[in-house]
Amino acid sequence: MDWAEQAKSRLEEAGFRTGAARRQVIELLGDESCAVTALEIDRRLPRVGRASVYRTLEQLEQLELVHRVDVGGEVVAFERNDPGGHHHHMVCVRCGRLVPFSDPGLERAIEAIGAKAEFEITAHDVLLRGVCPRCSERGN
Amino acid sequence: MDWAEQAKSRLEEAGFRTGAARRQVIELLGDESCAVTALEIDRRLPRVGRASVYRTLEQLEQLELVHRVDVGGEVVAFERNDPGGHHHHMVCVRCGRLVPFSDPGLERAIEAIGAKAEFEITAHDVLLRGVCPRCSERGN
DNA sequence: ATCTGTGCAAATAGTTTGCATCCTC
DNA sequence: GAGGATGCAAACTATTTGCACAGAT
Repeated sequence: MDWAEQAKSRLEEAGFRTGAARRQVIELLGDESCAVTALEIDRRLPRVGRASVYRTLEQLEQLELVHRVDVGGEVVAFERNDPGGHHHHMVCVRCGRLVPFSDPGLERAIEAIGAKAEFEITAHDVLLRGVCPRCSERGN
Repeated sequence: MDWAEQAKSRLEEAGFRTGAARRQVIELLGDESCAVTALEIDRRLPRVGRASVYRTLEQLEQLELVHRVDVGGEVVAFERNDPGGHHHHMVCVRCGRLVPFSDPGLERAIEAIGAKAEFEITAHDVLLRGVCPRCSERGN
């Protein structure tokens, strides 16, 4: 069962009805393996009201089916929670390109911090900023 | 020489004049060891226009005297760049409290990623989310 | 005296809310 | 048929921009 199907089931279980807007947002997110902004979703789904996009994202977030990705402060992006597909991002400071990566050493280091911290850590984000190979080549 | 003095010198070197707004914003940031939002700065400096706060922060960021801290997506905070004072943050998902921490193991893991990545990594952010001891005590 | 820096107010951008209507159950 | 879901438009919040004037050099 792919992510979109699973998301629909979970929403149904949670007592939500299935309308057109929600279905389309979920399907779009399911097709996208990396982060998408709310406005991009809105742009790509002209028949869906902007408010519905935000409402759906909020519900999905609460059900832990998607999570927020902060990639610069201006805009917030969302991406689906793939079980076992935990990853972080590198963002190109020139062109804004977002590239996912994952690294066991990094996860271990973060776990170690969580173990000795006073906070009860439940989630973490890592964002590496730099210049992507493409932008690096073409000058500068 | 403290951070505020240094910041003023660097601005002067860069050809900026020293007006009242910039001075006050810089002094406030110098007194604050952790992140402050633009709006908080504006609130705490009633005689300074909001626009000047944002303009100053932008200039300071370009001169690498402050850097952005994304702590949840809604608001962006800024904090001074202390040479050698590199750190990250834990944010409490209940009360929003922001606590700085630093960890050599984490830094090492990130350096290792940078060494083998295709991106030329120039900066990184880590944000740990969880529940702070205070909120954890007073019942869930 | 010149030209940058500043404050104010208006403009923008992203997100949220109110509400009448549509559609699922 | 009832109540949640949706789209539209208006409200809000954070940030940016335009502009006349004050102030630094």
